[in-house]
Amino acid sequence: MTTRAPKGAVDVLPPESGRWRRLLRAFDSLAERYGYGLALTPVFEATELFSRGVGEETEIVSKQMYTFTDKAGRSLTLRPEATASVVRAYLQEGRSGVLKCAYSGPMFRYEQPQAGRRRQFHQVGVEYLGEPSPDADVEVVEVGYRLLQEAGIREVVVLLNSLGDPADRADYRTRLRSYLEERAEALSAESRRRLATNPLRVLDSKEDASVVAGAPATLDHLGAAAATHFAAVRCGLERRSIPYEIAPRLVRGLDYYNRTVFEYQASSYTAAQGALGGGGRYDPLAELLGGPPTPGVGLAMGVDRIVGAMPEVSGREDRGVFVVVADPERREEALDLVAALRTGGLAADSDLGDRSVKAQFRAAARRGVTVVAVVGAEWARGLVTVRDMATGEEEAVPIGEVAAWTQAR
RNA sequence: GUGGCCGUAGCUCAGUUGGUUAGAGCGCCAGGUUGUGGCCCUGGAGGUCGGGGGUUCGAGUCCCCUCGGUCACCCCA
Repeated sequence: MTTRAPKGAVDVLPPESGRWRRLLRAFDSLAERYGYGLALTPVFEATELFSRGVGEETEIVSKQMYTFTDKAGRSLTLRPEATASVVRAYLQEGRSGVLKCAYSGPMFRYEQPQAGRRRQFHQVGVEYLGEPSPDADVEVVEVGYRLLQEAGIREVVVLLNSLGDPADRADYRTRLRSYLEERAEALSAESRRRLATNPLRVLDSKEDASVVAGAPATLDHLGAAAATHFAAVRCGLERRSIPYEIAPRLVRGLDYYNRTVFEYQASSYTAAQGALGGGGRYDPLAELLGGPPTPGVGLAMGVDRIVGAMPEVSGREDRGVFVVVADPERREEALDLVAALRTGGLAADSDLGDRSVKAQFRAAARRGVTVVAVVGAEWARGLVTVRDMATGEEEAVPIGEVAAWTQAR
């Protein structure tokens, strides 16, 4: 093997990719049921979009971006997340009012890979733009929660916090800074550096957990509007029976959030990088990007992590028919039969090599098909031998009845 | 960017104090059953022992460097 996939990028092939397919399909259907249309945005964007939108001082922008210069000298960056792109598109298209959309695709961050963390990773997410109501927050949280349920993940809990509005945050920031400055001696070098630039970031430092534990909480410094909003979100989650815990230290790594922030954790997923998804409200973002004030709330789910937490599914996924060519002279007819079955809406396949009947049966069994149809001598009489692979039951049926015979299994 | 552990067949791994043609299981292909799978038996294909350098009569094995994987820190999906 000479060339490998780049560090931090992985291949997913069958049969493992079956879980991906199930999850992506579940998300697609869920988004549609909740009224989210599809958003397609570029995988690369002007670097400026992220430095302005996500925040210059965030980990993502300060050291995790895949940035390159194109042939015309423009600075472009492989997207580290999708929210900024979706909001950019909304503004660029001159939209106003409500827009609900869903996305799915790869994101890129230059980091050391470990369990649950890749340089290229797949996110699905939704954005609810133009709606300030706390019920939008609730709906977005619900979408992520339902996705995890449909993935079969048990014991999911939503961690919930409110960062308040920008004015509350500024007030809180000064209090936090003075608290931390009094204890600067005990802080790590990195936290001391952040103290000056972005004190909120110190809150999610594991290293300084003991100092942080006694720090003032954002929840105690909410303005009236933010406090009312937060109460409404909690109320809404309770009505939807979505289990949540208040997490006062949850601040999340992107600067554009205000008010609601949340994360999903599951007991079945124990890697250090434990969040299966997260999101929040980002009312300031549109203006950061130079647009008119536009409220918004969204979430992003880590597909790689969710797939890793999904339980094994018993039984094979390949249903349908496998056509065995028992008489090489009938190969063309056999392929015609496969095509006809497929056109009729059935999953059908065959072995295009010239392997033995035994080998073809072996392959069919391994793939877990329900029925094998044998094309051989009986074709001359208009018949195909069909075999129920689960029961071993076998009979010769007219060629046109193979599909019906399979569907009856 | 920092640290721990690990690199032998497609996959999971053996490999004796350094010693001759480097092994097993699974997988793949074929045969046993001249048209029948999931079990069994037989055979076959498949290896720059991650790469480079060094020590030695001799290196998969010892030393150095390097690349990669993995887990953790940082931070996040």
